[in-house]
Amino acid sequence: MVALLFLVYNPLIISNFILTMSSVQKIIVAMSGGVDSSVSALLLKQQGYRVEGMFMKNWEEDDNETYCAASQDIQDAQQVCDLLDIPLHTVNFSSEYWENVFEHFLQEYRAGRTPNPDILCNKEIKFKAFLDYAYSLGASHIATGHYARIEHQEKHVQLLKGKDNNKDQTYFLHALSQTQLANVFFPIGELDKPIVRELAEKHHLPVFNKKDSTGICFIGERKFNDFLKHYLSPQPGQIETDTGEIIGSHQGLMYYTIGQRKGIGIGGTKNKPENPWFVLEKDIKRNVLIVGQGIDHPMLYKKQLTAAQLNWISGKAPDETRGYQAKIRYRQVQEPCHLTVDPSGNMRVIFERPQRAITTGQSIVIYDNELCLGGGVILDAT
RNA sequence: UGGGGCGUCGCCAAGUGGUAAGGCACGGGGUUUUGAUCUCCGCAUACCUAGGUUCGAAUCCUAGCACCCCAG
Repeated sequence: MVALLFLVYNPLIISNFILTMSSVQKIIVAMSGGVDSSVSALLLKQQGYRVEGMFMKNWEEDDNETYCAASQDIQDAQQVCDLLDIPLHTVNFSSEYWENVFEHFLQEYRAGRTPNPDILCNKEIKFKAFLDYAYSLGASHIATGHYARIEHQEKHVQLLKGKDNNKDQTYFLHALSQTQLANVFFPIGELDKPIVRELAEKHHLPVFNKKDSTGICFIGERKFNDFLKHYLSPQPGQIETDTGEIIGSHQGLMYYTIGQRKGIGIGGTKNKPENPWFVLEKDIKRNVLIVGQGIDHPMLYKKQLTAAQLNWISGKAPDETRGYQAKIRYRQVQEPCHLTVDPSGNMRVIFERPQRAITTGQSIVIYDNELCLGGGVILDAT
């Protein structure tokens, strides 16, 4: 009773209360149950926003108890939200994920390419289905635990690498548009991962020490070959060396990607060096896997590539007269390159140095130092 | 059938009397919001089989079995 009176007669609290209920922006944080999104929610909360959490379940478990990590994750997210005193919503975008991400993923594997589903997932789910849903719940912004930064210019936004260069995730975000990024917060983009963990620990978030999640987003770690086999039927064929010798057989080209070592199964061979074998090419027409010895096999190195399905975050292609840097896979250092966009809408990228294992279906992402400009899907390399 | 050779981990392969290198493959861990790459750890009480010589044999001897080559 006393407390109530105090509340009623304290003008400061009343004004805060009114502010909270009306003018303060509502932000919905995509919460996975991991440290990064948890700390993102924490930081926004500390900054005084109205924060709500959203746990997405976008994959219906296909296996019994083996991969029931999702239930642990939602428990973790709930605990964090309770601690932060924010509501946690859940939503299921499984059908959207299946139609807009997973079917494409399978189609790419059928075509003998190596897709990157998480890039599509960001484009179609996190920054589309989820974004729209958040708007419909009255949010002005969404936030995620990505290591990336957004810089607002007069009329548009720029995507910058996360300050922690080791964790930068702009590679996965390069396919987003201006409208998708306009109302997004990346609260931990200015932080190094160790700091994020420290913050989590300091604020007693139970997930402070939780292992970083890996594997396909929303699906998680799998024995990849077994996973693929659930959806695609493998076509066994022969393995040939770079000189055309038949040296073994494979269970299906979809199990291999350029530059891969594991799973070829070729042991010591008479009159050959002791080097391990790597996938050099996939001959889709003949269903033949081409392999060669040595991690630095010359056939593995290509200096240029073409890419399609381009996206430029700014909305227009970069100035071709100058140099940039590019990554052809996540966790690679940026490599100096030049690019041209031809009339058909494809991009040709020429690297200063030959790149190892340029892989069709993977994405090339173009950077101007800290700035992520966009990119496309690799069609071929020469 | 004569003559010669060879038989060591799934594969390649060191070791020629002193108590089983290494590589590849494979398995597991680490790194990692794709797939890969990378990295670390594990991986023959046992050397075709059976006898024998010796303090001691994968290494020498004998017999057998298997495979390879040259003759025919």
